Amino acid sequence: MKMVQDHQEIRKGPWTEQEDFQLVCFVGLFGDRRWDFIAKVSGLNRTGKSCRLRWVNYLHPGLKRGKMTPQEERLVLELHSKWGNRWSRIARKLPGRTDNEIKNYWRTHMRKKAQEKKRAVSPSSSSSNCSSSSNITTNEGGASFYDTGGVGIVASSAEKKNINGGDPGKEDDNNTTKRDQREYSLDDIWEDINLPEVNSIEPVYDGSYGEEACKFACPLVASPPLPLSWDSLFKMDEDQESKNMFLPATPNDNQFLSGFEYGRPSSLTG
DNA sequence: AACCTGGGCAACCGCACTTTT
DNA sequence: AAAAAGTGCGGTTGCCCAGGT
Repeated sequence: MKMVQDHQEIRKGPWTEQEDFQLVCFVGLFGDRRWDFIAKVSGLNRTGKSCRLRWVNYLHPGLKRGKMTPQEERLVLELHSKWGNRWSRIARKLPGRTDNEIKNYWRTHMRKKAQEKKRAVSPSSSSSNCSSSSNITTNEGGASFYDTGGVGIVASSAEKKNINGGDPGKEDDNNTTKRDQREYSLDDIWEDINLPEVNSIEPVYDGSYGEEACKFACPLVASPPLPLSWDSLFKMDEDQESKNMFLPATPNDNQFLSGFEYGRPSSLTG
């Protein structure tokens, strides 16, 4: 998967409006799994990875935007104390939030906390009131707030192995890639995280937004997304030809863009 | 008004794991 | 069974902007 297009340089950096739109369209067409393929046929000079990231973190129709609610904040703290830096896992418990978002939140949040703590400790004050954040203070053992990996569970590669590789944990990351899409209330989630870990993996939202994405975004595909099997159709000639075939002739046409109010949160939160 | 600083966020990188050939 | 390709995850970096000096 080395080069999307050998002769053309792979684009990096911020995504443009047009790129976003193209990506949304092609995800609508092909689903949100085959990123390399999408990268290729879409004509975006991006890597599959980059496409995936953009989709997951920004373009996904299920994304919630704006500040974390206090409940969410608390949940993040709670889950982090339980699972450590397993951001994607934590993110699954927070409808519409991405791992990246949570990670960023945690980082800044914990930085603040650390500073507060430092302040609280250094000027001979003995107050240890990090009241609201339940277990965060369990990291007092000297490890930095941010790098802790949580309390009991360190997000080490060993753990990772258990979760991804070992059968028992597999439900987490793999079998749930097509998770059912039911929404959880925060209460549900709270209940959920109190369950033993094995049982607690009940994703909140999944990657199967193909349909939604399609509806919301892609005027080219007004009806439900192409079934997966359609992919095979395009396998025949998934390179240049198909690119030409699907690429909107004029992505800037108003009609084309009308279905996609560019990238701003309001339009994405659905 | 200009500069500095810190927060927030988007995106990239490298690695590990899974799936396909 | 092994190799290659594809995908997901966590860590990190860099940019932008708002607020303070």
